Amino acid sequence: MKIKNDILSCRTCVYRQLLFKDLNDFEYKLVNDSRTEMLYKRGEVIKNEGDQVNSFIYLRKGLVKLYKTDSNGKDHILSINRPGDFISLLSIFADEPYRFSIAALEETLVCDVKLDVLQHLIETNGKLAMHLFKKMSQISDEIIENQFEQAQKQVKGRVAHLLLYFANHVYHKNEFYLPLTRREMGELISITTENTIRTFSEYRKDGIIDQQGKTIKILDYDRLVAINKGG
Amino acid sequence: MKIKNDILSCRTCVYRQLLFKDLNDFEYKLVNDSRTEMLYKRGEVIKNEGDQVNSFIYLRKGLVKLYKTDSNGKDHILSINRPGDFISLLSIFADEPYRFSIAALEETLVCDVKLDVLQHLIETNGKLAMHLFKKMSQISDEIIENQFEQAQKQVKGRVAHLLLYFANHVYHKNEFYLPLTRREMGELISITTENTIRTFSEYRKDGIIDQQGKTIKILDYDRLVAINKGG
DNA sequence: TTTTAAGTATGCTATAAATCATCTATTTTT
DNA sequence: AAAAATAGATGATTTATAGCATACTTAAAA
Repeated sequence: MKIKNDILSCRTCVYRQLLFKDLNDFEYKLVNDSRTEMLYKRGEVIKNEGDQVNSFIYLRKGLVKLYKTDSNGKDHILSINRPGDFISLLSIFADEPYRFSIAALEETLVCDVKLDVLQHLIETNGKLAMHLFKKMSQISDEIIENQFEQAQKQVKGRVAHLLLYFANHVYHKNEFYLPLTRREMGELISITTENTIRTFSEYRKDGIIDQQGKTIKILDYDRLVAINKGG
Repeated sequence: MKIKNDILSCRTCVYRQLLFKDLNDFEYKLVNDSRTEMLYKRGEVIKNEGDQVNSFIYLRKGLVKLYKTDSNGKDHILSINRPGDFISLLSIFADEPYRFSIAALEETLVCDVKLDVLQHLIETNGKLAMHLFKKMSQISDEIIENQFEQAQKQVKGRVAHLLLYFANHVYHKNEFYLPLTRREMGELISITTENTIRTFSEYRKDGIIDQQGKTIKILDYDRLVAINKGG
């Protein structure tokens, strides 16, 4: 991890309006001055389960996984997050240490705002509070929706769902470099590494996807949608 | 459903301090005056997926299920909620219709506060906003924790987890009347009705639980904890 | 009260998925 | 650059779970 000194201003941040659009100049300066930026390389752990929560973090660049390790040492990925996702927003007000770990899946730029600054702003700026509530509701809706989708699907359907998720909600195109190992994909959709690999092989054989290493291309989108629906 | 006219005052509500403890007399009156109370019988649907969200609802008495129906007509229960749980709190600010249905599992008394009143209070009372944020974070932590537990368990572990959940977090004792059918339990932990019944039979045979109809008694708590841990 | 429907219970069978084993390819580390 | 570790691939086997069938019981509806 490398702390950046030449940090960018919130004023020029593309994500500013996602969160801080309702701040006046004074409030905005408060955020900007209490802020640090950190750069993480692929594989680096940003937060560890059990760490104290004393800041609100969000991504300006990169991709991360939120995960937990079970009693057998097996990891379970809760979600994959990219800029604009406001990782940890849901959890930071619970007065509890982090209940999951966060690691970078590619070079990731993290913006860190002290929690007491955010808390002060919430208590004094009702518009910001409502904005945050709305964001939290949307995130939780996604979690619930995802849980529901998972519950009704088995291996083939889950892999299809995963591919469609990355195509539609992360990369917004049908060809993308996905910096996840097959094991990590399995950890995300709760199936074994072998079955993840096997299903990819099958989809390749059936001409549903093309794949060169970690670059995936969806060839037959409709078929994938059908598999996703069917289970 | 029956609208109650002899509604109780928020002032005497045991759940008041869970949410509205930071209100002054004027604010408190706002809430109290915009409030309606409704009584639902077992089986009645309180909200339907797709319904417009225009109020914050919470339970004063009873037990409900939050659920969604999939494309095959199969229900999936997202959570079971009791008074104090603030059902729907997470979702109400998303500006979207309900993404799940809510139904009463036993006679349930629902308190309904207009959303615009709550929204106005949030924007003007920072303490209330922070209080709500904290509550939302706690709820989402529970959802995440539950998802994590589910993912690593199979049938026997899931049933054990379910029993421990009701014993520890809902009824706070080892003997309780659980107004859920075996099918509903299966819908909650994503296993078939047959496997739910089979596992109950097995636990009965092994002396882990005793069971008369819907009354369940945990006889060997430690064994259940061990099964829960083991998977 | 009788009829119908829904819930509980169990055995059997089919199927899906995990586990185990082995091999090759690709990264990472030294 | 060589060695070691990790990732990807695939077949064979075992295990877990779903699905189907059927009987009995309890609750709801006519």
